[in-house]
Amino acid sequence: MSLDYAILGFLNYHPYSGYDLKKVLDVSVRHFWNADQSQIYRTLARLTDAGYVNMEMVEQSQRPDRKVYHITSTGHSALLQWLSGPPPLGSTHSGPMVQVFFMSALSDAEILRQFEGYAHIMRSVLAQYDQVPQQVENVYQDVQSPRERFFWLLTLDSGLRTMRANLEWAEAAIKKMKAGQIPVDKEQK
Amino acid sequence: MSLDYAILGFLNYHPYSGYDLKKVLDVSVRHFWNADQSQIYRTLARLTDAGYVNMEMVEQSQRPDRKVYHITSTGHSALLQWLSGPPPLGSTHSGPMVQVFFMSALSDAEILRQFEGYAHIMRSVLAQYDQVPQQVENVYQDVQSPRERFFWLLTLDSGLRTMRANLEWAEAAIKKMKAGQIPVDKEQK
DNA sequence: GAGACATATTAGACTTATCCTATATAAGAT
DNA sequence: ATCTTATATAGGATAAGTCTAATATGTCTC
Repeated sequence: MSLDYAILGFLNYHPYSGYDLKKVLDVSVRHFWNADQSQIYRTLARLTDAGYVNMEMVEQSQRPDRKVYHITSTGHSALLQWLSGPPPLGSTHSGPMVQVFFMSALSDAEILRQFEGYAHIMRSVLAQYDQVPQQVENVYQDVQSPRERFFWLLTLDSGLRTMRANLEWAEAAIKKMKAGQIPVDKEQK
Repeated sequence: MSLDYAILGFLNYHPYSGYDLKKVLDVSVRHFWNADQSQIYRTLARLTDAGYVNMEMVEQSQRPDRKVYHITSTGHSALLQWLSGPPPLGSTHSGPMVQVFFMSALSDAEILRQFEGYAHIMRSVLAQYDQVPQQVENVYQDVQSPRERFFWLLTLDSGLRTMRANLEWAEAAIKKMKAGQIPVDKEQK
């Protein structure tokens, strides 16, 4: 459901086509929302039915025609109401944590290898965060007002802090493991 | 897809019915996986079709009959393979971050109120984490081997660290806002 | 001039998840 | 007596997300 409002949010900045939205979403909010291209088109159709957006056909001679979507005043109100409402917490689903929870079934060596893999992924994600600001400078020029920028930076900061906490967690776990602190069950060979 | 392995993981500890699994999941892994009851039954049916679990009918005179599920050797291998494979990162979806990203459309007062709401929720989640260990002591006695416990505690530690990082983020944001650091756009009234 | 790549939209099949509800039984409370 | 809670399973409807690929055109490179 938040995809509806992510799209409304962008259309509130500027009119976009489905194709534009995919690019803009990928560049700006990828760190907390990944949008499937075909889901974007379906959502646009739904938002049109709901009267939250209007479609404008823009003919192009050299390329396929674009369908550019504009937010309506109904859509604008709906966005504001959602923004000031409770956070959409939804359902918690962390696949990696499921893996960790049942990891006792693996050998100590395999477990250590898994955690080093985790730490490696987390470090590379942290490295990617450094590049996001520049990418936005180049591609995503409609959300550049200082006020909008402030909140975009807040989401980036949240991602950074969370990922740093995750990495510290993985490193602390590895340290414990290397100190031989994984308990061994009796039936374990 | 991780629900499949969460269920396999528990059946690897002990045979359970769908009803048991719902309770066990709610008590132990709720902080990173919330399972819909009817989804559990559907998943058990799917796992049975796949040959990963077997169903055993247990007749009861006073109550409806139980269908107790046992993991098969095929299921056991599948679990081990999944556990030693790459972390199921899946798709990133954070509704709250969508809210923050587009929050510039609200007034400064509403924004501050939203963030204080966030911080409040985060504090109460942190308080709930303290109660989880006791609940597990009481209800969830099959996952009590020291080795299994070690990994259960690791998932708890991850949740704690993440939530603490989130709270620090919200508090830092509130501080900035109170210091009048939210930029104001020209067209803003 | 062949092939790769970028632009631009959309459909179809499939999987997964969520919500609500129905069914049945019995214990315990008010 | 009735209401709630607990035990136990499951179906229908809807929503949401994923994967794949079809359609159409222009540019750029080798």
